[in-house]
Amino acid sequence: MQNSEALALTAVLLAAAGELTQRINDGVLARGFEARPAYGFAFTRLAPDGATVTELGAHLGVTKQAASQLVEELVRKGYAERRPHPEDARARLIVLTERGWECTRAAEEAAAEAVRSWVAVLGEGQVRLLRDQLSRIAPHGPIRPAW
Amino acid sequence: MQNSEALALTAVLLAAAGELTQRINDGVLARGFEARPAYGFAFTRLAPDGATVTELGAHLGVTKQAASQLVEELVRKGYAERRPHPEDARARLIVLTERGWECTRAAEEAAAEAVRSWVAVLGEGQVRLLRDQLSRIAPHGPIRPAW
DNA sequence: GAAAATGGTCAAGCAGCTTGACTACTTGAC
DNA sequence: GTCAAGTAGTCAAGCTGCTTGACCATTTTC
Repeated sequence: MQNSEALALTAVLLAAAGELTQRINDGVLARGFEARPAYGFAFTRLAPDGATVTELGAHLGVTKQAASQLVEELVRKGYAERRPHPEDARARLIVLTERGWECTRAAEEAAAEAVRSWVAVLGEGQVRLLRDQLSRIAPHGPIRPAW
Repeated sequence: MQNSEALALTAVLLAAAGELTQRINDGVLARGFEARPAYGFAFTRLAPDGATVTELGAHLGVTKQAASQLVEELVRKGYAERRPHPEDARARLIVLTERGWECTRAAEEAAAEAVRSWVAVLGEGQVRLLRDQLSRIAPHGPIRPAW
């Protein structure tokens, strides 16, 4: 594979990721939630059993201070709440509120809607293959903005 | 495809795009260029015959003011230069300098290097397929940060 | 128990974008 | 030709989301 092709791959990858992200965010906004893309990735970490601020920061690849600011924002908008941590009095467990869960479901719906247009072009099997291939090469590190 | 799978696709897509972008940037830095990811996407627009500030802004999906600041940065670092536009005295044609071309080639090499690790996992054919599939669904609009 | 490490927050600073205002030039109507 | 409207580019100020640095409360380590 030529060098220029590798750069082209990067470009389409970024373009696809960027478009998908934006369409999901638009869909979430259209469903009446005040959100930005980072929320979604925070939600996926908070969803199962909650997380501490530091854990959230690690998941998003930002400092704990930045994560703390994000949490403050989520709390202010009613998507999450701080609870005392059951095992560590220094820490707080950040969990989703009911509205936070609603917003998460809205994001999933919006994502499904956006992906549907890809299915229309490539077919379901190819999209599934795409996801499987990407999951094999995607890093397991933090989710970060692409630049 | 379930809603949650669609969100998972978005996550791996972003993770892959983000990692690739960062590895390319690291590779470019390692080759002795002072750069950030946005440069690469600016270069691809400037490369063939140059472009105006406004055109560059449209390509990157930012305002012409932001594009103007980026150009100022590229000029200051020696990657590009402003020339009078041959057909419009209001405009300036921004073209790459020799060092700008070198940086572009460095980015291509770094990209090829990063993609090579994917080829090692998926095989060349699958990576090529990946690129082809993505290019069919990637928007033809501006290249923007994923969030 | 004391020292070091860790979780969280406050505060200040910074990078990269935005909007608004302006000048220089071009385009189009008459 | 002339003049109004539109466009290219820049300057300036402001905003957002991150960073680094400092600090307190609590936990861990020895």
